[in-house]
Amino acid sequence: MNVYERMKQALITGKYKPEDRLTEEALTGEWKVSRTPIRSALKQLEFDGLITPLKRGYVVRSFSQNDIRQIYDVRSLLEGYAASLSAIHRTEQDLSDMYKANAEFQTIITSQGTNKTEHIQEVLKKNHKFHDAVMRASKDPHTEDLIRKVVVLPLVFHSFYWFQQRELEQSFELHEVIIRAIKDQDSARARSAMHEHIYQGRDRVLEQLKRSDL
Amino acid sequence: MNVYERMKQALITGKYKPEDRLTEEALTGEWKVSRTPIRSALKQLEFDGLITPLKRGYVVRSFSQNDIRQIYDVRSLLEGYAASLSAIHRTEQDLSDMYKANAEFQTIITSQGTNKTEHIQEVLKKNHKFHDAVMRASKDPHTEDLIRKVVVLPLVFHSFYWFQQRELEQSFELHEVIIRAIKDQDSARARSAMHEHIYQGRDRVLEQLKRSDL
DNA sequence: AATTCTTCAATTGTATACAATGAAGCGTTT
DNA sequence: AAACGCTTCATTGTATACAATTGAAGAATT
Repeated sequence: MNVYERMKQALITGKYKPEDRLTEEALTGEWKVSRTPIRSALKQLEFDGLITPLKRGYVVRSFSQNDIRQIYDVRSLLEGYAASLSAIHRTEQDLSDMYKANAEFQTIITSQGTNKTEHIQEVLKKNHKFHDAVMRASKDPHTEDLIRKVVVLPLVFHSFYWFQQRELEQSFELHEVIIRAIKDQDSARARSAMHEHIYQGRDRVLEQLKRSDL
Repeated sequence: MNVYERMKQALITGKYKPEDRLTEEALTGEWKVSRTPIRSALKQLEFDGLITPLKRGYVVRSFSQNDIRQIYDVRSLLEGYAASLSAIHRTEQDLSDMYKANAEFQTIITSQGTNKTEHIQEVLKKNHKFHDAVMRASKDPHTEDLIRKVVVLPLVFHSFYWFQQRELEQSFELHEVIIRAIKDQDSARARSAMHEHIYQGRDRVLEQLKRSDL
């Protein structure tokens, strides 16, 4: 893993917390590389929207409840759109990719891992794999690009960490609905199911946040 | 203007053409700065989607007809969405900003400038100002961000260069419809008018492209 | 003749020194 | 005591040298 990826992990796992200041100098010491790769990583993280530039250095970005709402809302719009395109353009290969990804998702959520954090990492990975397969079936790289940008941010909230078993199963079931609609080339249904799926995720995060803010 | 902005101009105006190779070394000579700022600029341009990275250096990105279609389509989705949000959240200040921007747009398109290229630059700027005002009224910085990304690319096609007077007037009129809908807090109408407006732009570019490809 | 290996040149990745910039603290003036 | 300007220090911007990597050309082997 290069510096960018490691710093991204640090941001996602919460090693760097909102409002923490990041200066090039300090980071060279921490990661044992020179300022050049640090600068490069910081710039990329800025693109990702994970850090905000100041006149001097950066801060780890903090997200309000409103931010989260808005991020999930556009994400729903975009992924719903992608799903509707996928219903039109999907190939047999795409379909089998989706099936496979969701089968793996099911395997993971039904197996209780030893370590919770590791288990969640796996769930996350398989979930991502499914969404990726849907996106790719759309054959629209530009939309994919935009979605990719909006998908990174929610990782910061560790949404899956708070999912109950029941909710993971709901996700699995909605994935199935989405696949079926795409298979049937039912654009409108694919879109709507995807919207629903993402809004469920949103509400879970929002709820959790409200609870921890009290 | 810094190196990034100047290089972006070079890409938009067509000084660098699709498939041209860009290497750091060569660019240092051209822009009379060291590799460090060049690298920074290239990275940013990559993010903008104006250039594509190779294993060695970059190429100026080329867009197929399909690309253009897809880019305008998501843009329509996103700007339509932003317009619908603006209809909900707009303040008096937002409205007067839109009015002002569109008044300026009208002034420009009715005045025949001396130099065509300069005139078009002005039209572009005022048009952009209007779209910006609409976006800002949405109060959704994340959507703004995504739109900004998708708005840069069409500049490469010099769409406005091909606009007839009649078509500029149509744009002005649709701007008015959009403003009115936002003023009336008619979300659905604002969204639909924005969709229509952007699709008109798309079709103009597509038509022009078809013509020049023959 | 085709294929693999070797070498070399071109290009990017990294480290680091120096320049420019901006922010904070200090002292002077009113 | 407040406001202004000056100095200093921390931090980023830029240039450049050196290391690592890749691609291409040519040589050697089958």
